[in-house]
Amino acid sequence: MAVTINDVALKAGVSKSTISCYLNGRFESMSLETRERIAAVIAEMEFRPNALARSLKQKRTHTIAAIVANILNPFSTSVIRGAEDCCKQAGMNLILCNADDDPAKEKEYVEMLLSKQVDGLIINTTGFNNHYIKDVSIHTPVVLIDRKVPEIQCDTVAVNSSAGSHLAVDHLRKLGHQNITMFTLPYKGISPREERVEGFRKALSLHGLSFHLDALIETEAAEDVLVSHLDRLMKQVGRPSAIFGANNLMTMAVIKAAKQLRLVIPDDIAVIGFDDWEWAPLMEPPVTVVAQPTYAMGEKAAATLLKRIKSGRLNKKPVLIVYEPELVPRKSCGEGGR
Amino acid sequence: MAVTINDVALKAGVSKSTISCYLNGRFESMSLETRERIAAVIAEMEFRPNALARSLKQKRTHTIAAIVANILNPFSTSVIRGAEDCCKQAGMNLILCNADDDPAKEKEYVEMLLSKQVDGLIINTTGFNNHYIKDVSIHTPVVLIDRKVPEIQCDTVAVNSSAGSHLAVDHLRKLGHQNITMFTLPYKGISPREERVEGFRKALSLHGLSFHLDALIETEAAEDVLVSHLDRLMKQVGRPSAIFGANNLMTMAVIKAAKQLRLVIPDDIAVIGFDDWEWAPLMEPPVTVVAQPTYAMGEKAAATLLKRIKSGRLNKKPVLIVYEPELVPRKSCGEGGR
DNA sequence: CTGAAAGCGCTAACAG
DNA sequence: CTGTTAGCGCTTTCAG
Repeated sequence: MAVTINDVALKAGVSKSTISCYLNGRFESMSLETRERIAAVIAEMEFRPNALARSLKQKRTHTIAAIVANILNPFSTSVIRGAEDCCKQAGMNLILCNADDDPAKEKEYVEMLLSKQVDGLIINTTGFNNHYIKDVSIHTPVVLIDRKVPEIQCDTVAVNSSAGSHLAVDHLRKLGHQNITMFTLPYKGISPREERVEGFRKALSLHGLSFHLDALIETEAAEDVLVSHLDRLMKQVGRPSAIFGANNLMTMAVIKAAKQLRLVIPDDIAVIGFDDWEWAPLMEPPVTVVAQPTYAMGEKAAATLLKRIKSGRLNKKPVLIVYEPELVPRKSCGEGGR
Repeated sequence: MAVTINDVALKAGVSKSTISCYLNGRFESMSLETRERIAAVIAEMEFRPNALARSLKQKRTHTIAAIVANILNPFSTSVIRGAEDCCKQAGMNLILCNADDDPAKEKEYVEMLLSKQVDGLIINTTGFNNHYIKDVSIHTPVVLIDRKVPEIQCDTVAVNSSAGSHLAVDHLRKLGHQNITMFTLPYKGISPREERVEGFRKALSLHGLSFHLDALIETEAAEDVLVSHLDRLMKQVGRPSAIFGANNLMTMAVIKAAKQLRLVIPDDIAVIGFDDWEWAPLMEPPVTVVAQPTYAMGEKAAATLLKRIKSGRLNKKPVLIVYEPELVPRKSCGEGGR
């Protein structure tokens, strides 16, 4: 049996409440002698207060949770690092869960975390629990990150995805590319993907380029599937000279497929990606990308959530924080000249 | 105020205990009619049982936690995926924490998780809380992953690191490399690193190669530091023809440094790494590595922990599970011929 | 400055 | 088949 506040009180020769005061830093009404004795007993008995009991009574857990859509995505881990640093600084605990791109898992995790009474939730949603999360956000502080869901009235941290697509297309055009194909994961209902696609369409049009049938390929990011798409594309007469990967997983998969087809980047085909990641500069050629400030976004999401929790004003109008993406030119679009 | 079991009981016209039975699946002693009525009321009121109260009483949380040393390391995320799948299948919850390579953070997280009464812990330890974790493991099921700590008597899932080093050296020798330098992070007190270094030393000796002063560089994995190390090494008369990176972070950093110095891999210098990662094949040249079965290790760690929890036999002799690493030859050691 | 008592939401005997 | 009761370990008035 674990040692409880009772055991400590007994051994220290005081009452439970005195121990409780001690635990909660209310030393004013306590002799220094008592205080020191309690400290000694706690250390000696290795007493660790039961957070379940404490939280049950206090109705706060001092814990927030972040649910990421896919922990294998470097985007997620970087966001997490930012959120973590913010929580630590604020004396809050952060626990992490991975939805693994599975809406059912996402929902289960939200359920579990709520039943554990977390004080708030940062969700990088899969995008398929909107109605449910909307319900949740009415009673519990929620901050959405990366993916906006208009029907959910809650604080959101996102990136200007449309601007990112413009950045990519502008860059490609500057380097002389006329025929650009964008590869995206299924984008319906997932705001950043939709905005990236829409931004791409608009950017093409601004540059007088047509958004023809093969300008957008919606596909899973599996290597074999991409190989066949790319192969087909490259055999056409009006074949693309550049590929735009809508996120880092897709970009990596495109590069894998290109290698498999023995296409040389950027000579045979240029590649630009949305999302930066640590080893993008290590690839050969280093991959040109449109980067998002992931760490800052994570930090901001946590800060926003903590503020919301502290204020207790769940019904106050939600804020939308939008970060601007940035072009990171490297070598994969033929930047050095051909 | 959240809805409680009392509210549900009242509305359903039964007692708390009946609701409790319902929640815990004890339907035997309950009319079908009652059962359905309760279900309806719960759905209607959106009742979500308070896990704090439940766990406080039951003394089990049905939750285990995994603390990884560094979530930015692909090794960690892959291990997590394995652990997750295992937990899900067993109906247990998994929560994640990131020690961020900081022993103080690691300790804080363990403290927090214990106070939250998690049923068990998977720890990829930073290696600097041994005494503390040993204490913890006496009362709480703990499984160590990746890093063994002999003084802690608990289940451990690791890889045969020494064999991995042999694999690397053998491969390099087969390709004609005579002068190999290993780059490692500070390895004292971190078992896999120590074993990799020791295995490397032994392998060199087996091949009649000397373990001279510059055969092992112990350093942080920061690009600028590596640049200066590598630069110095390459200017020597007996300069290395191959570099062995002791983990993936180090290998990536070595490659970064090599690029910066405009060294061509493998012509100027071959590179082999310990740890595989998803985009290793995407680099140019694709990086040859010694891979560990990370997903399987995560799965095994979780399974072992759950078994230990179920058995309740904390004092039963700990098991040590060792996986064998595997050589994944690609192109960074001059595999195709020079 | 310290202690007694009530109760957070739930479970688990045990009666009925 | 259902209800009563006594806690789980802690916090929090409110007396003394």
